Amino acid sequence: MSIRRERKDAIEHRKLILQTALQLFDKHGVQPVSMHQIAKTAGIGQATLYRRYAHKGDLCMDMLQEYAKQLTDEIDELLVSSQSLPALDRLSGIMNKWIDAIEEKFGLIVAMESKMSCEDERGNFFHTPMYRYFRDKMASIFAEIHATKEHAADPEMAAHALICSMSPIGYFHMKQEKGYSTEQIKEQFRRLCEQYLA
Amino acid sequence: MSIRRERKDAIEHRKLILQTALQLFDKHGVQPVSMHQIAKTAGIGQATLYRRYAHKGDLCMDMLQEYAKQLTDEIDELLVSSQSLPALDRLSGIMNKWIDAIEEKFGLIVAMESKMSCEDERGNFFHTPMYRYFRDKMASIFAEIHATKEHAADPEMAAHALICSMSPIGYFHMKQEKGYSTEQIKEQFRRLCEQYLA
DNA sequence: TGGTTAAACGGACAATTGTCCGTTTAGTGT
DNA sequence: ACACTAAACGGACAATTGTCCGTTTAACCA
Repeated sequence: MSIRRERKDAIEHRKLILQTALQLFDKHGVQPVSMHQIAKTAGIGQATLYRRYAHKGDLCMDMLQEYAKQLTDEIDELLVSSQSLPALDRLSGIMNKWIDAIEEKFGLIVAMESKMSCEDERGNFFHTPMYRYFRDKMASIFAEIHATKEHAADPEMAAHALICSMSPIGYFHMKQEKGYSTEQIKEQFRRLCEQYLA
Repeated sequence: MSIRRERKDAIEHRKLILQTALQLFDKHGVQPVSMHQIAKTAGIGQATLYRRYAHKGDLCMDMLQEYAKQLTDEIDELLVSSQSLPALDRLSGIMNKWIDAIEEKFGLIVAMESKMSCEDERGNFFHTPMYRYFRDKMASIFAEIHATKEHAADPEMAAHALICSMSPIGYFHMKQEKGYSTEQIKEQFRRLCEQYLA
């Protein structure tokens, strides 16, 4: 007896759900669209939707996966082409990509973060492959520098702190309050890194 | 005709709500307690509760206010008594107080942050007096140092980034993943600051 | 003290989220 | 081909969140 693979109808439903959700989100924004509405529009039962996605945040996360793949690929390329540049430039390159991403996918990211039940230990951003990817890449850059230092913070800790400081809500808050353009905020983060690495 | 002040019964209800919520939260934790349950237990209508607090996050925030006042007072004292110490020690002192606070009030803070509807521009942590207090104090310490530097990041930006990096969920994630004790994580943050200030 | 009025009240009513359970169906082995 | 079974299905149900609106009441002023 072999392992049952995912049923054909299940695969189709998965695609149908993502496609329907995408259309509704594009039309009305993320927050106003309810799970009931998504199920109704897709013509499936609500339980079918919930069986696949525990909540809207979970659905958003899946929608972001595809984008995340594209993003990490771009960063991989960038890191190859800039491998001979100083650490600061490489770090700043990664962060700029991240900033572009939150500018583009703000609604999805915020919905994901806010709906992810925080009691459920495995359900937040810090357990996504994307977080891990970013942290690893940034930590390895920090490690190059920190190795030469006494009393330096753990590279993963430094990377973690930097990632946290670029979470969407805080990012937009600062941008609005100080009236920074996207380019100005990128420059600010670059300077922060510069101080970190100095 | 003078300005109507808050009605006597309204003041009593406010106190009753906070007291009831505190008891229920102590007994069952923050998340499992519903707004309906709070209203029922307090013996008031649900609308009365919602008129005062838009959602559970709002209620948590009010419950944190008192604690926040105490916290900022402690920090003010600390800053006076340590005013002749180096910037690093003062900064680190503030952060340690903050870390103690999130260790103690984790449930309330997370409930507040996650329930604060992110669409509502004025409803997140970054609009609280506490955030502003922390950012101002830390920024003024950064300003002492940054003044002597070329190309330094905006002090408020640096303070903001540091505050973000100490948000409760990220804090506990890192603590658990790396298996740090509270003291070890404080030391890590101290080293991060050291690099910032160096 | 008594009338006026704005504010507070709370039960009942939506809307949304999340779950149960009896039914259907696609895959597997004979 | 056919029966069997595990998985998927979805409507109906429960719980929670959030709102409406007619009623009550405390503060103000004459």
